[in-house]
Amino acid sequence: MKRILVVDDDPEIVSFVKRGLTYEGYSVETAYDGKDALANARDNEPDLVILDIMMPGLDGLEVSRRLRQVSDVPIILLTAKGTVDDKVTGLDSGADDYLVKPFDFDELLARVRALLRRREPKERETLRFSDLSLNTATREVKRGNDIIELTVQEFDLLKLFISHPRQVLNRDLIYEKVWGYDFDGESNVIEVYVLYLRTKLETGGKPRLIHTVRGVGYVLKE
Amino acid sequence: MKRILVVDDDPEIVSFVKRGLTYEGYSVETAYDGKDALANARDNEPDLVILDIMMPGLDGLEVSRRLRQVSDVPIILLTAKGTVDDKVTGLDSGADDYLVKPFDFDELLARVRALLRRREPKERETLRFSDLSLNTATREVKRGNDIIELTVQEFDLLKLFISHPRQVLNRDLIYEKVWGYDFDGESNVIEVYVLYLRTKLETGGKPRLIHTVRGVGYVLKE
DNA sequence: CCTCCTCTTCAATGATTCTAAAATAAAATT
DNA sequence: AATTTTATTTTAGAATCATTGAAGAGGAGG
Repeated sequence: MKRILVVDDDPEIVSFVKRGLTYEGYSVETAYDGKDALANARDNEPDLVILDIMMPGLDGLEVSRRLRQVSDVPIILLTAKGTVDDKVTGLDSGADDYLVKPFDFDELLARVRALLRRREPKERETLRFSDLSLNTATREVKRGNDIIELTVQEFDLLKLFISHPRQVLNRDLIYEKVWGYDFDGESNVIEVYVLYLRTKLETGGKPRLIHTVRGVGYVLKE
Repeated sequence: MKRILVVDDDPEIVSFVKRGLTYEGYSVETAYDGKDALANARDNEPDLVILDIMMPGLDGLEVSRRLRQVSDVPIILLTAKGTVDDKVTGLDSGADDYLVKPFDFDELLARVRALLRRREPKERETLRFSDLSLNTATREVKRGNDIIELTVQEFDLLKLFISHPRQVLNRDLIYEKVWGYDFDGESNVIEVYVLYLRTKLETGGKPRLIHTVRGVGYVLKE
């Protein structure tokens, strides 16, 4: 889970941004002035920093500059002003991006994602298990030589299995990873999608790969 | 980190080369026959391929030729024979360099570095995929022999696709790369421009190259 | 003023996702 | 061993959502 440090002297903004990012699945730390921000960044090594320019004491530009001396964590600056000058100063200070208040949360989110993606070391693209392969970039799934077309949910579910071969995955975990939330209690989506996967993966009498573990969940194994 | 694909039917050579290159900081994938090599190259898009000529099944020359059809990844051929004839055939097949076994590892390393360096700074001007070509300098786009006129947006979009062949590109990424991420909320520009591209690229009943991946985005593939 | 380009809107189509309920299988209890 | 309970599989269809394609408004630039 990616960690993001949000720094602003206005608690409302911090709270607003924190809520939104947390909801999106990021782990959010907060700080309310420059000194705190630097201390927190040193302790927690966040993956990204969102920084207000105008703060009492150390301002955002100064914090940005000092952060840059010790790490190359991506930095997004926030400011109420929006002149070109500010933008230049901001990016000169070592920041990677720049957003003018009031901003649209979705736009912030898009920039966060873009910066995190840029940093991301290219993760392994082709996952394999037995005669199954799943390429996360091309989304191509093959069993042996047969290409298998999967819908989004089916793909995500199979990716979860193939990322944890031979591990028994319980329903709560599958819900959380594939559907992103608890279907608190009653639904049989998982069962239905396991069935969909099984039918697609077992065409031509190929042996079963997704096995039921009664009372617990499912496993991918030979 | 640069990725190198090493292909030889002799596991000892593969292991020897892999160890050396890994030690030098490259990420090394391996394959033991031509079919594997092509599959792996497709999945992992290596930055360079080292290829033995003599292999059972698809030989190195054939692999080299086929690789050339879909990418211009640098290729170094290895062979036990050292006649001039072989050399010509090898380079004719589209390979970039040629090394006679038994070779000195340092020499291999030098050529690897040279080829990777050569690619490095100059961005390729003509991007190709299947019977499509796109020249970033002249902005000329062709399908087969037909010249296709594209508007700015269409061109940028196609360039994005052809720079990532066979990779499924999602909407966020396309927005970010082609339109810039400060795009307000809901829009179907992408769909519309994909449609424009499709109509222009598919005149005369040519097969579709930009495919929909429902729930995700679009891919350029055969 | 006209043309070309870009983007929006909207209806039609078609695929996917999920629910609900019946059928089956396995385990627990008698 | 028979019965009951519980868990899983399967089917079918309704609701939802994504994509296509058409048409057109607004703007930039000749």
